[in-house]
Order: sequence, then C-alpha cells, then structure tokens
Amino acid sequence: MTHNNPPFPSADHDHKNCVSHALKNAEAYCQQQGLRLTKLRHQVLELIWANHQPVGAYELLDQLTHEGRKAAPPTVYRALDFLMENGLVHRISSRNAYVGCSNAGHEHTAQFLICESCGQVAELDNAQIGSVIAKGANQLGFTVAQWTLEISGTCDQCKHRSQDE
Amino acid sequence: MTHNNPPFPSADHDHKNCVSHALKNAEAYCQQQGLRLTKLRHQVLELIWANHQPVGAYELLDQLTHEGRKAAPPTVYRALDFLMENGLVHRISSRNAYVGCSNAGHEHTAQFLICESCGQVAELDNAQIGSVIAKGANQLGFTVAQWTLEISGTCDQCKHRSQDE
DNA sequence: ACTGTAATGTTATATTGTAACATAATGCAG
DNA sequence: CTGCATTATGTTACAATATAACATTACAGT
Ligand SMILES: [Zn+2]
Ligand SMILES: [Zn+2]
Ligand SMILES: [Zn+2]
Ligand SMILES: [Zn+2]
Repeated sequence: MTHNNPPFPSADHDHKNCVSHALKNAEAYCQQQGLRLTKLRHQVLELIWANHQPVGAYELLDQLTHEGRKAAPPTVYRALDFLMENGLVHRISSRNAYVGCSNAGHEHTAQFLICESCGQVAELDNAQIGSVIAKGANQLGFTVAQWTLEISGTCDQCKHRSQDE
Repeated sequence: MTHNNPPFPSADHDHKNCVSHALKNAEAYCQQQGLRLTKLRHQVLELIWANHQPVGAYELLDQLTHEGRKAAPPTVYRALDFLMENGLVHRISSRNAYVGCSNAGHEHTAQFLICESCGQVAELDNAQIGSVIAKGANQLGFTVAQWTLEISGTCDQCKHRSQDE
C-alpha cells in the first residue's frame, strides 16, 4: 500500500506525476474556492513542484525568465504571496526557500523534515506534535496563532546510501 | 513559587537585573570553557539582552555605533556567529532576529513563543515537545540533527491588557 | 462597450548577510 | 621580554533576499 502522506519520495519515482497531481489539486481547489489561479501563479506553482525541493525566489525568477516570461522580483514574490496565503505553498524560513504544500486544501500547520544531504523536504502533518505544542503553550497562558517547525537531519535513503560507500 | 524558566517577564520587572545576570552567566561559562568572550562579543551580547526582544543585526550595528565603536556588518555578524556557536544567542529565523539564550550552558534545542503584540519572546525547553518530534521523525527513518520551533501568538499579559480596554 | 477591481509590469530601493583582504590584539615558546 | 603563530577585528566591496510605489494591462460584471 502507498502511504497517504509519503515522507521522502523515492529516487526513482515518476516525478512528472507528482507535479501534475499537485497542479490538478490546486486547480480544483482554486476553482472550488473561487480563487484566481492565473497563468503566472500556475506557472510559479508548477516550477516550485518541478524543483521538488525548497527553491529560492530568485531561482524561480531565473526559471520564469528562461521560460520566456518577463519577470522581476515582484512578479515572483506576488505569486508566492498568493500561493502561501491560500495554503498551496509553504515558506521554509530557515532557508529562505519555498516548497509546494503536500496537503493543500485542508487547514494545517506544517512541519518539515529537511534532509541536509539530498536537500529534499518532507512535509509532516503529525497531529501529536501539534497537540503537544498547543498544550505546552497554553500552560503558559499563550494563545497560539501559528507556528513553524523545521527539522534538519538525514533522510532514510541518504543514510542507506552513505552506508554503501 | 517562581517558575524555574520564567516564560514572559512581567512588565515591571527589573530588567537591568536580567541583563547583568545573563552576562555573568556568559562570563562564567566562557571562562570555564576557555572561550574568549572579548569586549566586542560582550558588548553585543549585552545589547541583545538589553533589547530584551529579538533584535536585528543592523539594529545592533546602529546601537554599537552609537556606543562609539567603529563597526560594519561583519563586526556584528561575526560576534553573532560566536555567540550562536556557543549557545549564548539564538536566531529567530522567521524574523531574521537574534535573542539571548535563557538556558545558556546546558545543551538544548530551543522553542520560542513569540508575542505578536508586545514583540517579546519566551524560550521554552519543553522536553515533551522534543521527544514527540524525535519520535515522529524517527518513525520515518529520519535522523534529526537539529530543529527550530517558532510559535507566534499572544502572550498572557497582552491578552489581559486587551481585555481591559 | 463601459467600468471598477484585481493582476501584472516596471523601476528603484530597502534589508539582510558574506567574501576577501588588511590590520591589530592575544597567547605562547624560547 | 621578544618574536611568532593564531585569533580577532577593521575595512571595502558586494551578494542575496525582499518590498515600495506607481504605471499598465487583463478581467468580471453590468
Ligand atoms: Zn515527486
Ligand atoms: Zn536525503
Ligand atoms: Zn528582563
Ligand atoms: Zn505580549
């Protein structure tokens, strides 16, 4: 069986599939919510997914330019703002980079596993982590609005790969 | 009884006390570890504590300059690097800002409560959060090297303050 | 087609962080 | 104490990330 929210994708997976799946999801979600997933926004989202690891704004800008679009920093940042506001993209603030959301549509605060070796990121949605955090904060009278958890380390595949050497 | 690791300091606390306490701690720690807490590093650490909320590198640079020291960006960043490497200061990456560590000396990965209203930050060291995170990651075969948790919201005092209006 | 709104283009600039090399301070061996 | 190696700081220039402000274009609804 396939995992419902696969952690790190295997090296040999069909990545075009990931991208098109994410895009279809996003299209449906925006349709349903009356959001305007314009050509630019669609293009940026596609690039983000195509990179399939956290990608910087200026890197996206380059890629947009190579695809023939006239773009300047605000072009990218505005698209990113839209995508983030609507939960289609997350920002990894420890890296100044952006990544597609694996659980778009259902309200969540994400947690990220960031592999220092291969650069890939897995998005968790571990309810237990969320509830422990909420509990810890509430004990101090703190009302949580949002939070980000960014975990660096080594993913399973990279661990095995390094053992083979 | 007072909490061993007080969350948000009360508005009327004697803050000079906080600062001098933190500095004495840092001095003792560096002495003991054979680390060179030079005048510059001491000065930067003092400024960070004096602000008593996350403060940006360029803000520190201004403050240093106003204290009469010749300083440029690398001056500040190098001092920050030293202080972070040795666990005396943490970086709040969601804000590009730096804050004094409340638990300097004992190895830990910190968690931050950031009040959006007053700007203050409380450092937690909640072992339960740490263990849930480790567990969640290990289940996926991920080896955790480090992590940061930054929680935004409203602190207890600000909640009460807003009720009074 | 007309019109108000939202999106994008465009230019300039702000903010945050580093590279690279010169000088000065510090600690230590002799 | 003196010279030497190491570490820290000064200095200049620049890279990387992000936003402000205003002009133009596309779009949706009438
Ligand atoms: Zn994929
Ligand atoms: Zn990996
Ligand atoms: Zn204080
Ligand atoms: Zn507050």
